[in-house]
Amino acid sequence: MATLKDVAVLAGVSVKTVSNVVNGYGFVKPENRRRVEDALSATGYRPNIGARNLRRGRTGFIALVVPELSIPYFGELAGGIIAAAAEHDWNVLIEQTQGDRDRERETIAALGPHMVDGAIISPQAVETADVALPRVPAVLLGEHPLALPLDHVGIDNVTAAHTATRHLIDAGRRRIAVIGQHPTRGTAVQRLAGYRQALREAGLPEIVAPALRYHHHDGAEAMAALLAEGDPPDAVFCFNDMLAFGAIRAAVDHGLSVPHDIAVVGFDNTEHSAYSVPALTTIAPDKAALAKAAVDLVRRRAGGDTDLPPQHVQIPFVLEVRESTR
Amino acid sequence: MATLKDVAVLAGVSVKTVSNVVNGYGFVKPENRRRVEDALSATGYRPNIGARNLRRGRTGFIALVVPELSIPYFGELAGGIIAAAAEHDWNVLIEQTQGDRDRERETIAALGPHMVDGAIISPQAVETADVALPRVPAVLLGEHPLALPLDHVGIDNVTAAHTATRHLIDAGRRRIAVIGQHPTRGTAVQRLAGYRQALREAGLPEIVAPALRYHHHDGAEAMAALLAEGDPPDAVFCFNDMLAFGAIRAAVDHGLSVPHDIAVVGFDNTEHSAYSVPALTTIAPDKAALAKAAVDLVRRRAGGDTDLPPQHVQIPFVLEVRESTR
DNA sequence: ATGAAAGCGCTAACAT
DNA sequence: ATGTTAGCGCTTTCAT
Repeated sequence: MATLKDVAVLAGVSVKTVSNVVNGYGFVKPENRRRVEDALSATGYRPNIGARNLRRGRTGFIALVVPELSIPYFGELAGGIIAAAAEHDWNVLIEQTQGDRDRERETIAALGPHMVDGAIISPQAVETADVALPRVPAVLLGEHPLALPLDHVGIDNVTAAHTATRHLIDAGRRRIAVIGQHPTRGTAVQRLAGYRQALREAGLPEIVAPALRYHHHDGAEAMAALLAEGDPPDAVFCFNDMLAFGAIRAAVDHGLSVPHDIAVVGFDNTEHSAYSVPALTTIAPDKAALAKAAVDLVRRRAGGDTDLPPQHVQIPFVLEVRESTR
Repeated sequence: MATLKDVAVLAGVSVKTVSNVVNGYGFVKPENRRRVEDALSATGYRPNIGARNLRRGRTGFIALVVPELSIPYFGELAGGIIAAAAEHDWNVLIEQTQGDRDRERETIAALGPHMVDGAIISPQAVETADVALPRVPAVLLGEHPLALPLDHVGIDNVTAAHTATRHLIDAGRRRIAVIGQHPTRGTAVQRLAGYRQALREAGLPEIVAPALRYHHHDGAEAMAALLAEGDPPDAVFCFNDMLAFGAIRAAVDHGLSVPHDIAVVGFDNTEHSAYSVPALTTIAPDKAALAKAAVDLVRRRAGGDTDLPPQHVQIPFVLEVRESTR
């Protein structure tokens, strides 16, 4: 690989001049510019980004900490963040934690300024006691129990859950269960609150099924448990789409028809939800806006805007009404 | 951030000694080792990976070139590759091409030794004429029309497609369509060949529906077109799971029951296929093995093993038989 | 076993 | 407008 120096020698100028041309700095005598450009293409020069960043004291990377990319929601999220970061010449380093508390803690603790310029973290299991303030600017995604003065991007989970539950009430459902209750998971706590509020307003009973993880399997299990009881629900609001798909699966296995016997609402609007059978009614956050807001915030912090108080950006959502509640 | 030099000063030794301790090199006098270790933890030293790699002439990164992470198959793949790479202290840089020919070409052309030590590429649309040999060790994933002397990891697509089709024949289906035919996409060409071979052996007619892209939408469209014809198929083999989900959707919309009226087989065994309604019969490649093989190959090449002839690693697969064909 | 010093490729003061 | 040079943090000869 040709270096800046090689190009300089070939062009018969100093490295500074080459650097100036490469970076578009200042003025370069047309004659020299031409010679440099010739040398540049003759050598096929590509700047060594690592060396540049070492010198500049930045890394050009941001970390994205998520449970796993194989979960469609996080795949979609990561895709959006990579695209948004690329617009600012940033690369994204993805760290998978499996939603495991220890791995989340270690991963966040390992985030350092010589590895990344900032981080976007989607915490699942860590609690405040676990983590110190990361040593790089960080923005937190979704609700979480971390009492850390960090920027945050998310949707209004209480309202979203209220909207979903209200939708089921308006559809005439009276025994509305929820799947996904979890003691510490921030989104779960908020969504449960929204659900409760809507039921209270309507004077309907709460039916709460917990889930430790949010995979298909957990949804199916929770639904099976609900149906095994004496007085089964006629609707269920699941805290993510995978729980919902699992719940639908279990309902069907139980001989029920969705939505006739039991209506189902999900959360996330993953791509699949529009094509499942039945198509899934779900809360649809504006994921592109979320990715953009998160990247913009780290950019701002990494740019040195450090005494701005912690920001809380709320991303809009809509309820996508589909077959599973019609 | 503390540097090696800071630690050296604090410990009262030279940077060399600290470096030796940090990297576990050679012998260090116990007394010195203790002092260095104390200084290390007192300063909370973390090596600057960028500087290390600059010096070592490596980057510590491999690129993963995929269409988009929001496609579940690629999300799962990326997750596996990141995990496999992490075992060797490698970070993965993900480049999304949207399966676009120009972007694939540019991305591959931009792959340079100062950015990444190697690359894993899942080509969708590029053709041989488009791309020169990447300047870093690269392994290609899946079938592709690139006549480049590069390592390759994939499954036996012809046999897999034959297996899928044969399964439908054995189930008594007689009008078996295929969705996903594409003139240049390597996997499509091979899967079509396997399908044709199986039909030929059974003396059954070919019903071939093309698809430009492989999303739900394309599967639904293709299925709708097949059903609009006079003599609809009683089974369809789709070249990936998303096409299959789209096809099922369209069949249901058309008032058909899967598998009673029409059986459906997919390809990839994405996580969702086990929970869809009906659960999808699909070709299940061993994705973990695929990720591991790909990472091992780049590692070997990046390690300097350059005169080994291009390797072709075949990953095992099985047919997961589920409700959509029962 | 450890220290001194060069240099990876680049940028940015500083000088001219 | 362009050249010279120090130095980002690290590893690695070369000495000792």
